[in-house]
Amino acid sequence: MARKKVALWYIHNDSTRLNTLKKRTKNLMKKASEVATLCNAKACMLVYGEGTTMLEVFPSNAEAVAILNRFKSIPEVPQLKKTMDQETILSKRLVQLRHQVEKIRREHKDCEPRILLHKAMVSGHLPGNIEELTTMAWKLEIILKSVGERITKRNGQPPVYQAQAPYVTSGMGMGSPMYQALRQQHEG
Amino acid sequence: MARKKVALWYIHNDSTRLNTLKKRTKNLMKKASEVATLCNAKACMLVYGEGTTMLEVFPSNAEAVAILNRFKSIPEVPQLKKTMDQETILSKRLVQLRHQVEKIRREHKDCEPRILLHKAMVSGHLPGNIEELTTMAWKLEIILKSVGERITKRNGQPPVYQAQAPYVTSGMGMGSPMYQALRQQHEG
DNA sequence: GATTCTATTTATAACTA
DNA sequence: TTAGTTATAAATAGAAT
Repeated sequence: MARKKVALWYIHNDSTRLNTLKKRTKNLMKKASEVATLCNAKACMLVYGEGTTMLEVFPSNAEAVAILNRFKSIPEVPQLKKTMDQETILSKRLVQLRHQVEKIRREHKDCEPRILLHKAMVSGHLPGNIEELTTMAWKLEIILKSVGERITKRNGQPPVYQAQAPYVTSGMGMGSPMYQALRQQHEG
Repeated sequence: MARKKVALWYIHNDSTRLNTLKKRTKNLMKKASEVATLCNAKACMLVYGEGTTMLEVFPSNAEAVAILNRFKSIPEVPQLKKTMDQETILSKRLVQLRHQVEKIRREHKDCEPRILLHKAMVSGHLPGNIEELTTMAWKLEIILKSVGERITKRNGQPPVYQAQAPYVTSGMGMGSPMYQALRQQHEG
């Protein structure tokens, strides 16, 4: 929409496509937030780029999940233009679900992966449930990839490292409280 | 956006608000579909109006559930980018964390891997020199492995992820549901 | 590759039927 | 209330940096 009317087709030029994805995704999020504000609507949105290009979420991961759950627990996605009775039932249900959402949100307050990781690094404890672990693992994966790419850029070659049993490294090594804790968890 | 610049506030007039909700939601869906087409992105979106006013789903009920489920298994946003709405909450939290970091930094040295990692997670910036990068990568590798093992124990199945070049991890990696799905897109 | 800068196209607030 | 119309605000494609 500018300079030229763009055809609604896959953009073959890589940089153009990525640029478009970024710009438009950003604006999508903005628009979504505007609707939420102006109309007191609940909105969530996910956009996955190709490859690992990007993943953007509105308004937040936890809320997106919460909204998803609400959505899924509504049996048939109704056009909401049915009978009064159903509307009443639905709206009661929505109220309940909103409470659930709030509850989940509160519970999630301390579950941001970056915080969990920080805690893990400081205290040596890992989060207790599978979802948090998965989340953390995912995040680490991403960082690890960035690190790898940067090393490659500087080095000229990829760092092929392999995690192995108890090494001691400078700074925070396998002897640190965190790793001790991890070992106990593994063995225990 | 027209005739007058509208203030980003809840619209109190009922009919105006409903109209705005409908129009904007429709355009949100349109935009989302454009991004999906232009950039071969996967996008989904839910918008609930107040009460039972309305529920719109893009691209379709089933697809939205599929995309959101995929997301649920990988809840965190790569690139460590913030999501919009909760920026305030997050940033407050980040301020606290930064204070902690500063405190730790004063107590120890700047090059503690855990601090570097924490910084990376908070700011999205990686340390500048090759040694720190390598060290960090190594730490992450180990943590990632531990997390993966713990997930396995809890889950009964190993998270068989495979990292792509330029690095190799022994634990988790690019085989996560997201990447699987994305690969399918490319191949399909 | 990321930013910034226009010329245009779109989206849309207010209006009208 | 639901659909068009129009003047203006936004988004954005392509270029420049």
